[in-house]
Amino acid sequence: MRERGFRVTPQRMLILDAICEGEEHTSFDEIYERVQSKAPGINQATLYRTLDFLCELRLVVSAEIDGRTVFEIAGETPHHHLVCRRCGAIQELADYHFLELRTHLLREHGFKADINHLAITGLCSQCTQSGT
Amino acid sequence: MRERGFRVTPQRMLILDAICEGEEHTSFDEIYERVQSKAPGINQATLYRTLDFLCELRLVVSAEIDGRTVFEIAGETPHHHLVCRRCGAIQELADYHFLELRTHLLREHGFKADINHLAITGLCSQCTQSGT
DNA sequence: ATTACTGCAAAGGATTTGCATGTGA
DNA sequence: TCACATGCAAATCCTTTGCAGTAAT
Repeated sequence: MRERGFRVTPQRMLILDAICEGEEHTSFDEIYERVQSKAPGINQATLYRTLDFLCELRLVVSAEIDGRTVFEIAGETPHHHLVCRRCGAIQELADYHFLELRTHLLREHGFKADINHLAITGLCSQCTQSGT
Repeated sequence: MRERGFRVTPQRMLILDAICEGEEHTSFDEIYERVQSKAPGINQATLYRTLDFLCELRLVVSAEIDGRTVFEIAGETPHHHLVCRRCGAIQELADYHFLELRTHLLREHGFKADINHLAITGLCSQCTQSGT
């Protein structure tokens, strides 16, 4: 596994497992519940710290979806989300739309963008049809 | 002005002014200070409520820049920001990069994206050079 | 044996809410 | 007039922190 000077603890394994279990992005609470169901002792503070830690290692990516942070295993094909600000519906959006942008940013601005898990808000087609 | 069934109160005027004053995006605290300096009576709760209200009316747009919500008058040329996750530096990014994406989303997904004030995180050129 | 990691409880900060009062239309 | 806005204080929610104990290496 990943011994980059960090310790592999049962808590970290469990938390990573819990995130893997999720089909898509998983909220803090969902992760907490899953972990609790397997090992009721685990503390919220530990979960917060571990999630930060995993994000820093880039094993996990996070995104803000309407004020809520969600997590997901990194390394899968990057993808993004369209979040309707009215009904909350979420659609996936493939990554290729951002390839050009990413390249441009790197070339023109020297900026390595973390466009791994973007959430774009807006109005979905359903809601557009029924007035603003 | 904008009587769409809502009341124009001195507080709302002041808050809108305070946001206009800001060159760029303005944090909650900055707005609060500005408003306080003109009318020390105004309450934080009012400011929260008013900002929500103005965002809903789309007179103001907000964005999350590293955990902090910032506000800006809407209607100016849309623009975006590159935020370095290491040193926090912020660069502007013109809107035209998103034109195509916006059009695509509308045509293919029927999704009216609110790409008015995006904040993209990543590593700026400075930080890229000095190891991850 | 070290020292990173965890659990716990308390602190901290941001935002929201209930309710009485004030006020724009 | 009267519903909408505001002020105030308390409540709530999310996240972080200090510290003592535990466990991975």
